[in-house]
Amino acid sequence: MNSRNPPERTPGRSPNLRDERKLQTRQALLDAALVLARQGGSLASLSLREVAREAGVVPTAFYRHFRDMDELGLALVDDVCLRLRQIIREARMSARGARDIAIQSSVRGFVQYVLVNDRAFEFLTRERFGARPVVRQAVAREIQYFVGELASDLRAVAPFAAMPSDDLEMIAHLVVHTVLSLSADLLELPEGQRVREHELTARAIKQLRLIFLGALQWRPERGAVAPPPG
Amino acid sequence: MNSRNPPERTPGRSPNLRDERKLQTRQALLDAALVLARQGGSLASLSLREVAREAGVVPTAFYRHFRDMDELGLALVDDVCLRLRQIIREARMSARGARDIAIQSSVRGFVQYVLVNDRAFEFLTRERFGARPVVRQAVAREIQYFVGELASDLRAVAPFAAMPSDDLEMIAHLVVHTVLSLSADLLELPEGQRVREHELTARAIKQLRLIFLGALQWRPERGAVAPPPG
DNA sequence: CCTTTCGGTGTACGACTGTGCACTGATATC
DNA sequence: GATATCAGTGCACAGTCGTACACCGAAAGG
Repeated sequence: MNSRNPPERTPGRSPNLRDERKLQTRQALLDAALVLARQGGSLASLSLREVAREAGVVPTAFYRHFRDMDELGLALVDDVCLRLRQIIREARMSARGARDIAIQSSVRGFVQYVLVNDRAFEFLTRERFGARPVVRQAVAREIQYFVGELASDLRAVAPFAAMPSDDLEMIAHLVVHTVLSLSADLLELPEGQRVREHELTARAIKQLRLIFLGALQWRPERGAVAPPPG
Repeated sequence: MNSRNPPERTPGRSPNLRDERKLQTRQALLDAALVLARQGGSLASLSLREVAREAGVVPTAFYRHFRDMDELGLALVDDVCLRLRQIIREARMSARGARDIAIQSSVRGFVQYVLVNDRAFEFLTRERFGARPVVRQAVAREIQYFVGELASDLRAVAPFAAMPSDDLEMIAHLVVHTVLSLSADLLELPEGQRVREHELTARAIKQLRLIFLGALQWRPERGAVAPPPG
């Protein structure tokens, strides 16, 4: 049985001891790839054998879990984003009902989260423009998902209640990408550069304030973009 | 026997025929790397031998020009950004004296430029977060250079004349990264997706309008960001 | 002219790669 | 308890890799 997906939860029976072990080495492979991708630079410059070695497993055992490195890459994106989504969900819950957007504290929270989960974020920002198209698309899908969620959250805030979905998505897209840019800059920082970290954070806070300043002025009916000439 | 060559810019000595040939194969190596990096995904997944092969040269000849792939990567960034800078400089010249910022036509021009020079832009967006730190830093330097230029251009526009440099850079940074995000999205498009291309362009135009809307409202003295708690 | 320079060639090596195949032995199933 | 399953092993193979080395021949320079 070649498992494109993680060992099914209850394939019909109780949690097998064997399945549990299999899940363990599968996770070991994923972790190994994440660690190596960090120090090596990206998935693309990683060999199957390296990953297997780091995971403490013989190369051919790799195939019991993934067809190739592409499939592992996809699984890694899923794995990383699953945890990420849970955190975001909690943040959304706790922010629900707030009558305005607390930019400063949100950004600070985000920065802390990025720094704590730096391995995951480094992986995502790397592979977002990485060498493997399927992985790239998977990351793009996840980002689009976050954009959608943010847009629907914004809808709950007074000034955006009546805004057309297109424009709301446009704004959410701008916000998400500004934040991703911050994350990428943070991760490029050498270890323990708190000063520079504060500078970057402060700049992003200003940028988001400016964006929301613009968003409050935004008049959808005047925002139409003419079709291109020709 | 072409002894009456057009006068080269004679960097140190006379325009050697041998030096000229050397420059040719050097360029062939750079071009080969650019082409392969496009289809292969990134520099990191490229081998020295592949590049030499594509350039029509024996592997060991590579060392006559670059110490390793890292050095070639740096040269490629320089090469690509040199051309890019020239174009940008022309655009700045022709825009000088304009009393306002023509967002729509600027973005349209940029989009055309990206699509024409897709190989170069794909390379830059890929390596910006790529596996090789030195290359990444080189790209970051170039982007920072563009941010600086834009900031100094903005200073010439009335509403920004008196703005603190920090805030002006913050805005320029936001603009540049929004435009880079557009470029990355464009390049991800499958061949000849004009409709989607127009959508992406329209969204970016809106985003820039919104940014400038916010920028006009920006009050530097109220934008101070409190130091982080703790 | 003869000598030097040097970009490019050809061969060779050891290290590492992905993957096929036969296997082992603990675990699950009957 | 006998049997079947299958995650993980060990070995083998053909390819590719980076790079060291000796070499060639055209251009440069006296």
